[in-house]
Amino acid sequence: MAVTMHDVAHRAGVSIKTVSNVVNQYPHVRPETRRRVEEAIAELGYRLNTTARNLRQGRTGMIGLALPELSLPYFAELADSVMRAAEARGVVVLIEQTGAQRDRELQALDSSHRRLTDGLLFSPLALEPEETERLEVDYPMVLLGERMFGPVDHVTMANVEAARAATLHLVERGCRRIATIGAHPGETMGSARLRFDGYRKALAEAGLPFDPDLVGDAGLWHRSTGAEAMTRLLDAGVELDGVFGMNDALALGALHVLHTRGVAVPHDVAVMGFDDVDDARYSEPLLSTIDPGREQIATTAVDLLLERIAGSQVPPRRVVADFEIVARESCLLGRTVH
Amino acid sequence: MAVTMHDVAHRAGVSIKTVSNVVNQYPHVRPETRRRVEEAIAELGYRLNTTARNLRQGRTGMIGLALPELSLPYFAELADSVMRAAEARGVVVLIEQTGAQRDRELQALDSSHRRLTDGLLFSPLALEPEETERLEVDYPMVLLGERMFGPVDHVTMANVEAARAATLHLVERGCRRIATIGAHPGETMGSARLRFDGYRKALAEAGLPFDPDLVGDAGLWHRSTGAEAMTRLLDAGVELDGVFGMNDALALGALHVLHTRGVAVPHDVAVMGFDDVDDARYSEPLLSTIDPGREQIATTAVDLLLERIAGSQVPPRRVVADFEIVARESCLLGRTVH
DNA sequence: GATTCACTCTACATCGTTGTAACCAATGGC
DNA sequence: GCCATTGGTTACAACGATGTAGAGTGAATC
Repeated sequence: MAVTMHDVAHRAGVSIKTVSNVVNQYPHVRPETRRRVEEAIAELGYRLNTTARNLRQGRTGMIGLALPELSLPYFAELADSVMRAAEARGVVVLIEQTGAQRDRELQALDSSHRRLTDGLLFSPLALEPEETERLEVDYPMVLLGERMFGPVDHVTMANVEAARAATLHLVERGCRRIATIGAHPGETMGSARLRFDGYRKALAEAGLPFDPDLVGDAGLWHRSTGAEAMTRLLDAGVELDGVFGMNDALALGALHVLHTRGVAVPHDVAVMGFDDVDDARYSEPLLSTIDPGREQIATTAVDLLLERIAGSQVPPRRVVADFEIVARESCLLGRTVH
Repeated sequence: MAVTMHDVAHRAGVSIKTVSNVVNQYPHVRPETRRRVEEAIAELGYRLNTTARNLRQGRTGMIGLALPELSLPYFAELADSVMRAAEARGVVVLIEQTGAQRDRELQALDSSHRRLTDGLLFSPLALEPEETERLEVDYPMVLLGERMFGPVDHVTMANVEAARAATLHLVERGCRRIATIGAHPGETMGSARLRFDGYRKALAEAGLPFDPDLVGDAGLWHRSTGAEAMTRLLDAGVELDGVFGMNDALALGALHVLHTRGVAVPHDVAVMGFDDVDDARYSEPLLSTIDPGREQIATTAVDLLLERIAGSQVPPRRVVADFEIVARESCLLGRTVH
């Protein structure tokens, strides 16, 4: 049926192991032999059987990526970056969706997929921070996000710092009454809490008072919830000249409402988002935001995981990605110039 | 290192093949033996080595899904559906992004991943319809979408019919001057052309004249391009009372502009989208749209592929998914009631 | 001229599973 | 009471690759 190394070896008049050596770039093969083998490979259209190699080598060459949902833009783009990073390192990514449900997150930690992958990149969203013992698994794992921490490698965004920088960016642009959208009251960890902390830190540093009226709650971080929160703020008649959306979807929703209400952005109100998703490049006006270093998070996570797979026994590491302010139209110097 | 069938067999005092029989639900095993084996499995924490099984059985248990980009909502949701359908059938999905680039689409047809999967679900977006011979591959494949057709199984949406239905839906709601957004002038196949055909068909059936001024071109089907096209139509001063967006992103962009310009939806202008992406459930007003049967497309495609993998030699099949009109706020009976 | 060494290649066992053939009991039909 | 059948199990050989050990070369070293 399919062409095997055996067929190639026969054709080239060498042993099967020599074919293997050629395929695996083993240096001590005579050029003439190599040529013959390569010819045979080409003539027969031979392709290496990865399954057999994996069995022999005891690895699968695949890593798992368990995330809440591909339909959330941040995760879709994260998956994109992870796949690219993995490809560059010669491994393949197996994506699993957990739907941000606790049982499915637990299941991902223990599914049959785990025998199919050499390790797991895990981005929990429903698991409780108290359940860290669930993360003590017997295979290599790297944790993503800020939902929880455990005795494993972990790659996170600089949530507090980046939120602080985003808020200060608005301050520098002349904003004095800065609202934030996306707060989760009562949360002790998680992105919402951390970004909120960064927001307050910036206000404190800038000597601006914190006003609870300027905080818009939003459980889900959707465009629609962002729009609703913005509407509530405007309807409440709160005076404001800046908005920090805790992610781009929220900020885009807010942008939409401001536009609708005839509030000029950035002239009357400047807006910052967080995540730098693709949509932020297509809004009107273009959304200023924080690039949380998704690319770096992806490559770092893949690298850490591959080190573990290779057998590294160093203590769990924690890496915080670099972030960058992406200044676009929605926070140009609207307020300070006049 | 890892527990193998051999260890289990030793522990249970049976042969390795008997363990295999138990694991594979072979019926002729004495209950007592089965119990002993299952105990040993539990005690040792044995997990089947999928790689070895796959090698032995000559299959990988995985199917590939090559699509343009996960960050396009339709494809993210398609991937979601495909993964669910595959899981229900005991196979795993390996996603590959082609970035809608011709060379990467060709590469996907021939990449090393192909040796890792038993078959491929392929959704091309850049390959030219003339290049159908590229689709003559030596592994099972099912084509998705309307970009091109070839000598392989194919699952598509009812583009023409559904676009016609969407347009007629607007007609029934009282619209007489219906614009469409997303046209690709000069295209001979592809969704844009087919949906445009459906639009014209509906107009003809309703006895409404076709007016080129009501056609908004949009190369990329993004929110932003939808907004731009809508803006152009309004700026041109074209009279209109309905808009058919060729996908939801375009329609949402149009909705945004209408809202901004103070045009009441659906009172002054009714709007229909196409795709029924998640966002359509969160817009203001809620977007009416076409559910193109994504779920059905996914399950059908997986089933067809699995049949081919199982060895089916029947001639290439073509399946057109059922669609449904999802009537939401943006096309309520705004125009006919007054 | 014998010894060492690097190079080139081969034979064989092995990774963990499943298919095949064959074995031994127990059952049933005639 | 014998033969055929079925049930329950096992030994062994695959699947297609790679690691190991070792056998031939020929050149360099002493």
